[in-house]
Amino acid sequence: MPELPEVETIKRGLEKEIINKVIAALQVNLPRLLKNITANQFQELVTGKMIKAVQRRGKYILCLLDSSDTLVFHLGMSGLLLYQKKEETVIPKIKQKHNHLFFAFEDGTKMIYNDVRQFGKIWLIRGDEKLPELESLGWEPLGEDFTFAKFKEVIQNKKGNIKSLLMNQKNIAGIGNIYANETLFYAGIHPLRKGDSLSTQELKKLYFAIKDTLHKAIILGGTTMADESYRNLWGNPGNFAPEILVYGKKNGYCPNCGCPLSIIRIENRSTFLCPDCQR
DNA sequence: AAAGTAACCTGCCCGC
DNA sequence: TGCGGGCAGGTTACTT
Repeated sequence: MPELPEVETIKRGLEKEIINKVIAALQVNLPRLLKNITANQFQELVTGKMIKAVQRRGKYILCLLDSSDTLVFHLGMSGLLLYQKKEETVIPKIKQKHNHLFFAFEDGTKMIYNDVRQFGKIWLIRGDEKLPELESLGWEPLGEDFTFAKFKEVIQNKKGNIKSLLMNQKNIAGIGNIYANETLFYAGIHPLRKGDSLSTQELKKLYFAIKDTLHKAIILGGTTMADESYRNLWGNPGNFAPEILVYGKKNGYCPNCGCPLSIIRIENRSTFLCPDCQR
C-alpha cells in the first residue's frame, strides 16, 4: 500500500497528534511484527517513554523517544497507523481483528497499528545503534540534495530496466508501484528501457516527474484506490486517486492519445503503460 | 551481475 | 452458491 506520499501523510499526522505524549500502556497482539526485539523487551523499553519527534525515511516512519531509542515502522502492503481519541467511533471499513499493536497514551488517546496482510515490520533501535534496513536506503527523492546530477548518476550507468531501478530502494527511497507507473508515464518512458539507454533529456523529464508527482501526491494526502486500503492517521482516504493516469487502469485508455493501455509484468508487479506515448 | 520465482499473509473479485 | 485462481500500494531470499 503505502509509498512515500502515504507514509509522509501519516508522519505529518503523527507530528500533529503524538509529539510529547507518553506511552502509558502497550499491547502486542502479533509479536511476529517485532523484528529486532521480543515482545517483553519491547514492553519494557517503550512503556513510559515520551515521543519527542517523528521522522520519515523512504517508506519508514521513525518515532524518537525520550529514552534515545527509536521506534521504527514499515507498513508493508497493508499497514495502517490509526489515532483515536477516547470514545471516537471506529472506522467501519477497517476490521478490528487486524489491530495488532495498541499504544495507549497518558491522555487517554491511542494509536493502533492495523495490518491485514501482516507484511509490516516494527523495530526498536536502541540508542545510536544502526538499522541496516535504513542504512542501505538511497536518495530521499524530495530532499534538496537529490539534484538532477545525483539522479543521473544513480540511473545512467545501470543496465537494469528503469522501472526496477526506480523501485529499488537502494537507489531512491520511497517510490513503489503506483508512483513508478505514473512517473514513467509522465516522462513518456517505457518501463523496460534500460537505465543506461536513457538520454539526458529523458532523465530530466523523469527527474521532474518524480519530484512533481510525489509532491502533488503529498499535498493531496496520498492515494486511496477504490478498495480503500490506505487511510491516514484519522482513518480518512487520500485524494490523489483521481489524478492517477495509468496505474490500475485495466481496460483503460491513454489520457494523451486515447489508445488502449497495456499491462505487462515487471518483477511480478503489474505495470501499466501507453505503448504509443512511452518509448 | 542480473533476472526470475517463491515466500511471507489475508481478502476480494472474477469466471466457471 | 461455491470453489479456485489470480491479484493487491513491499521486501527478501533463493534460484537460474
